[in-house]
Amino acid sequence: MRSSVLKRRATLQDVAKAAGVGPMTVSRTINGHPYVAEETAKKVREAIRRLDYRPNHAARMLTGKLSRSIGLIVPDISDTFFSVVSHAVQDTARANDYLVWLAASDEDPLIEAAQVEMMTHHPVDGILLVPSDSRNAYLKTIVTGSTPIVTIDRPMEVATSDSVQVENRSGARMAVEHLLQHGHRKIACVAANSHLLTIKERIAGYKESMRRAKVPYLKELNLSNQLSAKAALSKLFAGRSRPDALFTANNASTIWVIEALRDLGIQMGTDVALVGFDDVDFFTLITPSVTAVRQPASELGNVSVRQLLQRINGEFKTSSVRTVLPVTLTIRESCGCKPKNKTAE
Amino acid sequence: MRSSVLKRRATLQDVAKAAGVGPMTVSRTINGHPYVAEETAKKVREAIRRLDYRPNHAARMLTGKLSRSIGLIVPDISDTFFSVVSHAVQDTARANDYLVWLAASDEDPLIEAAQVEMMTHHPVDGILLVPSDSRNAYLKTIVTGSTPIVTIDRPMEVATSDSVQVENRSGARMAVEHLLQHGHRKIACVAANSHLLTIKERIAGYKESMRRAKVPYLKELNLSNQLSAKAALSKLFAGRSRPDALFTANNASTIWVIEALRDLGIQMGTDVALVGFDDVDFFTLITPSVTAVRQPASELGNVSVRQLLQRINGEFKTSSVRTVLPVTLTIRESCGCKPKNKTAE
DNA sequence: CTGAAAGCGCTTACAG
DNA sequence: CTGAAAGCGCTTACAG
Repeated sequence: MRSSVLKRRATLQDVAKAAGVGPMTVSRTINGHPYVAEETAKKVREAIRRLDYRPNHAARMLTGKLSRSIGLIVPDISDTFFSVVSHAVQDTARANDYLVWLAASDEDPLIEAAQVEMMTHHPVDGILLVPSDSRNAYLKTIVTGSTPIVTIDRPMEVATSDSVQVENRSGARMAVEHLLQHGHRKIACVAANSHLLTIKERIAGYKESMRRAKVPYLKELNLSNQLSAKAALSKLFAGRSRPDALFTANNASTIWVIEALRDLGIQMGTDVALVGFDDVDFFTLITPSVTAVRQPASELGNVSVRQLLQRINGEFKTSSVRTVLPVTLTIRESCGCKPKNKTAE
Repeated sequence: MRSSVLKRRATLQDVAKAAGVGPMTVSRTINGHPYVAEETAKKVREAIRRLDYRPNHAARMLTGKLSRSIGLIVPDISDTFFSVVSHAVQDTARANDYLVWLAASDEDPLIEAAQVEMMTHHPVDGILLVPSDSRNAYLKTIVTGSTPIVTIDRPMEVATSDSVQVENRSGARMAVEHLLQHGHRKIACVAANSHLLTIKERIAGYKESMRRAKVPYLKELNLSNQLSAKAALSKLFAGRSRPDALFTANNASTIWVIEALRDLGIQMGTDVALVGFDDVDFFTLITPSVTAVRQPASELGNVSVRQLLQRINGEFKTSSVRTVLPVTLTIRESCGCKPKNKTAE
């Protein structure tokens, strides 16, 4: 049994003794304070190296220091969109020497509130949140707390807080207008989770475009799962107002619709055009490849971290800052456009 | 300016004073110690509620308590496979009242080592790690440290530690044998990241199956990106040993191969059969749908957390426990099997 | 430029 | 069953 394994970790006191100085000198050296004689600092650094000393984070925090950690709460880490956001968050947090606590709410406000609670009291310096229900009352209490919060993707409806989101409405309009340009007039809107403000905005964008084009819009379809998607589409296409194009308002609905169309034997791109909101990498692998509104998922993550850190460091004078990021339309084939030239060999 | 915002958080002392008892009694009540008169406990709980008291985590840890947090380090959070693992880890950690630090190494051992360092000294009670390089020397030092570590997916090669992984070799054999049963003999193996032990095992499984079937195996292809994939495949299919089937050893190679085949005008499923290792949800959306070896990604996450917590709680007497999870073959169309019946309406 | 004192909020022995 | 003392490892004033 190696005794070294059981050896107690060196403390700041140990370093002070080893270097023959007072504890404060060690503390100052570590924290890069001015007023430490270079010669003394050298001795201290040498002792730190020799003892393999690392500051105890818990002790530091007890004396009121920042934890240099932030919390991130998303509905589902394995979701394509949120996993990209999470990766970006972690990435720019690391660039700022911040660690991130990751939690999933499973779209359950109770779990979410509990996670916020755990994080708040851990404590973290700030929280990045994708609210599962932006109208839940508990949000009101957390924004008045002492932990800064910035929402990602879904701004709160019951309170005002820092937020970073995407141009949902104009993104939807880009999609619908592209379909209109193709000459389509019977454009149906299909969504999932249409209770979310984000999705409502996209639906509003759809209606806005239709209205401007002086085309009557169809009642939008809200899908709750893959099975219901098939039934709903089957009914929609059998009815008298059979659409010639579809705007799917989020990636879940896009995927469900693609599967349903395939099962129903309706050819996407020829029988019916389709443009989705939220682009996913594998859309290029589907035949025909899927045209979609691309959200800057990584940027959403990066920007929100920066905004939170600025808030933590008190760099804002304003009560709340809202950032809205632009989206772009990635044109592929499902809208009816010609396939791109394959790169020649 | 609301004064309540600035109000100092209640401490254990405040609660003691408010309840008219000593601090120890409050501490005991919180921690559920026996020997606290029910009447006293009631007073304490009431004071806690009234003052909205929450124990200070930092102070607790300073006195040697567990942090009730674990670290998770994966190469890439946005990767389909790792995002599912991460979600599962977070899920079962929460079920045990544990918080998880999430970090991405970007397959860089330097970043990874730095993250381990940060986590170790934060501290966390244990670390879940997907090593970017299972032979890196730094791994030796961390296994002898005081923080328990269990590897996920990729066991260490330079040291012995707890690990949770998947049956790579036999999984590859299932895939290749399925192809052999289809009558294919010229089966090529295509991989990415073939320096990883995990991938080597899959390649070994491929060779093993070929050897047993007394069929010569082709030299395996190692792809490093999408572009090289197309060039390599083009060459492979132009050569005299043009394969009639492909075994792709991980999801990156599967996707690159599918794109390359499409660009080269080679029909998957008819011109060449394909079975991949690592199943991804959207494989059902590709035409033809992709047959693949499915890894129990969620279970990998769940099991590894449980194993780590057991290690943290000292429930193991053994020096290291290795868990190997089985995989299954999900048969779809790219292998040459008939499409499943669409579910009738 | 440097150090001794006091305290952050809790818990572990030790006494009642 | 309950409490006063001491200490966990740091840092913030306060003195030199």
